Amino acid sequence: LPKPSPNSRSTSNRARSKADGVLTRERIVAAAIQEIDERGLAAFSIRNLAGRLGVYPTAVYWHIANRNLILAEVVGQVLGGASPSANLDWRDYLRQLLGRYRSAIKAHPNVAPLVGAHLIGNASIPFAFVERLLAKLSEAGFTGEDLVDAYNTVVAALAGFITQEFAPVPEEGGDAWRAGIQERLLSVDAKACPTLAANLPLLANRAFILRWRSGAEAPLDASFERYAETVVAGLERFAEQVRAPAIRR
Amino acid sequence: LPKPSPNSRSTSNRARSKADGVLTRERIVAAAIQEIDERGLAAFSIRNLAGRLGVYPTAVYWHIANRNLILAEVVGQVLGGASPSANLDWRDYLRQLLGRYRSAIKAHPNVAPLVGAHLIGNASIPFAFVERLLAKLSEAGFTGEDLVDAYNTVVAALAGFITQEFAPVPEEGGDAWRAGIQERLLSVDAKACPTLAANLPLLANRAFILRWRSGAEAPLDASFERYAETVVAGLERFAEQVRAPAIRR
DNA sequence: ACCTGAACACCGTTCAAGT
DNA sequence: ACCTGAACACCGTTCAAGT
Repeated sequence: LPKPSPNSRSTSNRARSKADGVLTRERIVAAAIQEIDERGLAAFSIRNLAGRLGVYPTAVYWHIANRNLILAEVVGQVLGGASPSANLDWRDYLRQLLGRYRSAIKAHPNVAPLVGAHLIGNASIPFAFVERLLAKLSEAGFTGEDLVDAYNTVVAALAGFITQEFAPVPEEGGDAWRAGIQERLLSVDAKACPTLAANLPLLANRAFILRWRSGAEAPLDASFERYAETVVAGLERFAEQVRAPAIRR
Repeated sequence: LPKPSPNSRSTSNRARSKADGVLTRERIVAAAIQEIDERGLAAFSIRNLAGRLGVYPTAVYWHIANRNLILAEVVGQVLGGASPSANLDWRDYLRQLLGRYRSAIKAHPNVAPLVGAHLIGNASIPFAFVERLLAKLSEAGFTGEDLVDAYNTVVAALAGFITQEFAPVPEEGGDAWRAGIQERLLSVDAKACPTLAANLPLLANRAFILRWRSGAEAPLDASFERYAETVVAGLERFAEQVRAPAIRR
């Protein structure tokens, strides 16, 4: 065997698995998830991926067309099993769906920026997921345009919290960087920002924009629960209006 | 004058503006917004940016530390004036805030992936924005932990819809790509996906996951309105609970 | 069919040098 | 103080060549 690849890390020269040493689309995606988990999305490259797989970078292109497609498969894989079972009240279904989406990303926080930020490329449409959500919203009473709006609201809500909660810290995010944010936060002008100043201990590192740790290190469990309940309650109100269309606010 | 830069586009050799030909942080950020508007986020590079400014790429680094900081300034600039005036009922304040955020991104849709996907780097904390939102939520009756949760819910909601609505189409997104999505969508199995099949004309290109155009081309105005009302209604419900803590669901 | 290997046209960033 | 210019260590992807 020649050297595995010019880009393979010299410290860990794992040979390509010999049992069935074939490169497949599945093995490529699995390795991509590992690579992103361990080294982050910013450092993910075809060349590093090939190094991990013990092949030349260009070998990957025989199995999958480009980098974006790999990332689309990665998010598909990570979120794959997140659709809850169908025999639930629609409210509980939404609660479970939101929670399971979050759990899936919590297990692979570095893929969070991929959720919702891009129209997934040529990856296949997740028909089962879409159908079940639509069916549940139909059970709630939504039809026609209302069904479209309710569906879009739920999908938007699925991404809203977790993409921010698990958003990666900037690469320069050392202790100095964290200390800088904390310092600026503590130096808030209590005259100009009385509400912020009064609640600073509660908000620091626990509120979006005002934190210096990602959800991977400091999860926002309580806020997420409230977020999910808010979405469900809002849709409940929407469903009531839909079912009693005579009463307009 | 020597040639402006090895990377300047030869077709449009705009000289560096001569009136006051100094390179400043502000001019760099402004040029970055133009560059992203015209060519997209994927094509944005320091080298192209320098070409537009008529300087060598490395000149940029004297004014701003790195690429991520430029992007942080870009999103700060784009969302800068989005905070509504303070003399509004908290519900109307939230409606306006959501709408103005969306309008800001609609004017610069290519920056959408930057909203929420990353913890903004060393860019300064938008104290005025945070304070006003917190003050409005205090008016609604939220205090302590509830205030934190309500705040996080609103900030999550701010990003949820628009990052998806304006998510960029994949780079390979030619007519063939669009036709492929439509074909797969139309070939849906009506047995396995009855709800989807029954509502296909309503959902096609108007529902997340099931569309082939970004919100920049095909905005989802009606769904966004419903989304905003859902968030406000959910928070109203939350506020009622907070004000009458004896009554638990 | 599947992978190697060279090559192309790019990147962000550092650092010494100019003025 | 502010910019040039060379250089370093990377990228994704194409394409011919091997087996």
